[in-house]
Amino acid sequence: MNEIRTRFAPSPTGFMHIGNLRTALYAYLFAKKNNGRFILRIEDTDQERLVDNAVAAIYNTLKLAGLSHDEGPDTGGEYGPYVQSERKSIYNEYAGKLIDSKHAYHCFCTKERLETLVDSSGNRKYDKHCLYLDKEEIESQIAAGTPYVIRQNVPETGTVTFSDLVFGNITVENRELHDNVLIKSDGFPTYNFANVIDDHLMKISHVFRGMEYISSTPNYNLLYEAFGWEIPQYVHLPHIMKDRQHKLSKRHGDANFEDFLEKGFLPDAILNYVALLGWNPKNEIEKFSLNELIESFEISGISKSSAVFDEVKLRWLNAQYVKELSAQEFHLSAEKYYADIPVEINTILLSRLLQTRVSTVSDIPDMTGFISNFENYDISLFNHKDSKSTAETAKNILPVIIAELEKIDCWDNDVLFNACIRISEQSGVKKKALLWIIRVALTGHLSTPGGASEMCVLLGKNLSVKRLKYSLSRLENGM
RNA sequence: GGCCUGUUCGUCUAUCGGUUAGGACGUAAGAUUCUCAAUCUUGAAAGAGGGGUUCAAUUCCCCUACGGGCUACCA
Repeated sequence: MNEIRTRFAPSPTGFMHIGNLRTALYAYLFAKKNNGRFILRIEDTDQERLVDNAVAAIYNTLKLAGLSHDEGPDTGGEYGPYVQSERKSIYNEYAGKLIDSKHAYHCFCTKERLETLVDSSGNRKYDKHCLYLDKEEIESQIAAGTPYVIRQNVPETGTVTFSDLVFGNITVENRELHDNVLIKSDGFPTYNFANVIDDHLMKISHVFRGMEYISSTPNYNLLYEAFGWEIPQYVHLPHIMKDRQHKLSKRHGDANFEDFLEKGFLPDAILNYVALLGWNPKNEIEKFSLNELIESFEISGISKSSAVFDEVKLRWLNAQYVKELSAQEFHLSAEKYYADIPVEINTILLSRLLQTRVSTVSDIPDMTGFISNFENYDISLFNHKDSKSTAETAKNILPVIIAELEKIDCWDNDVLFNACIRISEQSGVKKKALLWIIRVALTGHLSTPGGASEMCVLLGKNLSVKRLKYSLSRLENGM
């Protein structure tokens, strides 16, 4: 069996889309699973759509995702160059061969003439007008400098059948196919030509790409046949959708890998989630490391239907990864959200409290708002059904709490918690209600990253007592 | 419009003719907890519709409906 070689062939037209990332992932997983090689090829043949830094974004994403390529523009390899714009002469050479064998031809038609070919439903199919030009005519046009393209000469009858590892056999009538442009008038090849040449020359065994290419695959097979080349295995992938109707797209925003990182998601979690969108591992495991994905990956697990991207589930998965971070790792990534936290707050402790409570680190500002934003909270928060707490009991018990806590010098969680229990027993106010009251009086928030005593420790004695007194005064004034 | 393709809980999916249609996220209820979260338990929740084939169809075939893709000198 020949070596397995897969490739990821993005065009540098912007940030790395999450669907592209998944295509890269599957190609990578398949190569690694089979001791093959994973190649990066940059498809920059559309000179008009190139975006600055897009190539850098591709490298960066691949690096962060841990998908390292064995061959590529930066790493080299024996089948380079790996950038299509540097392979122009190669494409022209092969286009020449196709012309010689009548599988392709020069076309001098103007845009205006092409537009006259539009049918009633708004489509147009090239009528092979230039296929019938005689040799002298072609040579004189070229000599005169008339712009031209090179088109594929598709047979007018018969059918093409190709086999796809995901979708099975697909057969199309040749007459449905178009005489695609192979070489544009600027001398660059189209994707429709370059991908065939490169995949063959780079000895790609399995072509992973989005299913939007299914329609044009018959054209590619015709090209492989014209050259007498072996046809690679095709693995067309279903799309990732924003919702049932819409593909996940740049227009909707947040569809880029880097955007998700910005939102606090961990690269491993994103990769794990995306791997499971459209592929199932034949077991019920949800969490996979990259190595585990390599172990489990099978093309037979890829589904045919498109999948809706569910950020809620991504958040859940991310939370699993966050919990597994070491305390130091979590603290390091949490720190950048601590800009507004006063220096007297122990952020190490804060991180410890936060780690099990956030799905992504970007949840932190919402959860720590009570630290710098306390006054004028809604005192109806003291009324809580489940804990049987009311503003009235709060007003009555708060003076006792303040007096007791002021006596404590060892400001430690266990000590404070025991003190709370004692107050509860002595006062007859239920433990749950008492803790609720303390926590609200301390934070002014419904939800906090810890219980009453933990909030005391976090805020420190001075601030805690100060806040309890402030809350009491508000209760006494009924506001 | 034509061609290609898809359709199981809200979402991601399992089932390769015979299952109480399974799991996960989310959701509901309960347990636990020092609030919230985490954790645990339990529940609700699905085969687009219609024809066939078959002793038996979610599963195979056909039609319809609905989605998606392609129909560029974009990829």
